[in-house]
Amino acid sequence: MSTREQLITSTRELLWERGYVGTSPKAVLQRAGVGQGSMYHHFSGKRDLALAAIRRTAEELRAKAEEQFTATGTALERISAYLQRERDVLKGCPVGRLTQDPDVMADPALRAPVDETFDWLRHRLAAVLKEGRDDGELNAAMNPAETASMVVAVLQGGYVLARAAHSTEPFQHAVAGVLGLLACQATTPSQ
Amino acid sequence: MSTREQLITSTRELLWERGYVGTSPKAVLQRAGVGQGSMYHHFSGKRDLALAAIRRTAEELRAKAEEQFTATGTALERISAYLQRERDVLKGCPVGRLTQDPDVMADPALRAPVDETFDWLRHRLAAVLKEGRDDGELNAAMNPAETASMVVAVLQGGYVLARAAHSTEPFQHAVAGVLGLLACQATTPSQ
DNA sequence: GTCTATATGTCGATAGAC
DNA sequence: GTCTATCGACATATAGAC
Repeated sequence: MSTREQLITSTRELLWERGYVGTSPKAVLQRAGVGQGSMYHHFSGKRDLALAAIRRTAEELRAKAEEQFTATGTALERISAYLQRERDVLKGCPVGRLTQDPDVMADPALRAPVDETFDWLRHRLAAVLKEGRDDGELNAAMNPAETASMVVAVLQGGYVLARAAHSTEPFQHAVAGVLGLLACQATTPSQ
Repeated sequence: MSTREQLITSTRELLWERGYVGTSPKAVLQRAGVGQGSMYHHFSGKRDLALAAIRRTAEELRAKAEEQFTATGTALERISAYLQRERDVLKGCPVGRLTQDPDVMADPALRAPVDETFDWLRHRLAAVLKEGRDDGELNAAMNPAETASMVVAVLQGGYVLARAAHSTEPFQHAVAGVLGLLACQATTPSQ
């Protein structure tokens, strides 16, 4: 991996673990195993490096989610697969985490990838839900946009509860809870 | 307000806005309008002051939630009132926010009030849901513990989405979405 | 391109005057 | 109790050698 890529990788890890405010250039350099000069050669500074890291993380998250959404199966099956896919629950969401960083939220360029990721996620999930509704799989009264926002919120909130408890249980419960309610929206029994 | 109380108040505000890592003693003192000596007289340091602030914030959150849970009305009405009560959505949850702070999560004493708050919230909501189920108001198949975790997760995740979008809309959608699904659990039509 | 040396400010805490 | 002075360490960036 090139020095530039190594710097981006280390920054992504540290942003996930400690956030923007809690991540120093020094810590990035130590983890990447390069000197200070390399960083200021490839990037103009901490902000510029974080921008590259955040964009990369957002791209990857979207690509991974799209895999679940375009898989085979009913709308409910795909959403269930998305919610239940393997996740590092106690580490939380590398994108959602950034919303708690005041310096990231205050900077339009740093916030943009975060905003776009959740906007995309909500619309993508709403499309899957609408598909299910139009196919007669889901209750006609179900509101796709609202339900999609709720599904994304359950994931993000599930991470919060899991971290607070130092346990994945609340996350699993929240996911099971939403899947239970969604199953009631199925016009044909899911079993 | 006493100097000690003023310090706790300023710390609570800054922890909410900037988190533990992003809050310096200097910033607390400036906001409180006191000198450095006052802080180290009343508290042993940043951690000790944060501990007092976090405990106070957790207490207040529980007291405010309990108001909604013990109000009059059906289980669904009380949960709906809790979800739709006035909130500073874009500021997020002052307790949930702390779960993204690595130094808070790594310190058992600082994490305890956060853990206890969400644990209490989930159990308290589960009790209200169970009550509604046992009274025949809600579907007998509804799992109170899972549904309670889901409701808390929707709130916490709603904050994340709202902050990412710089708009309360995703939060409102998520709440509307969960209320829509919960209404389907009512054994008698809610209208 | 990558390194080390250096600069300037802030962090978190201590010392001691009043 | 509250203040200012001071401390060693670290944050972020620049300079300049190789």
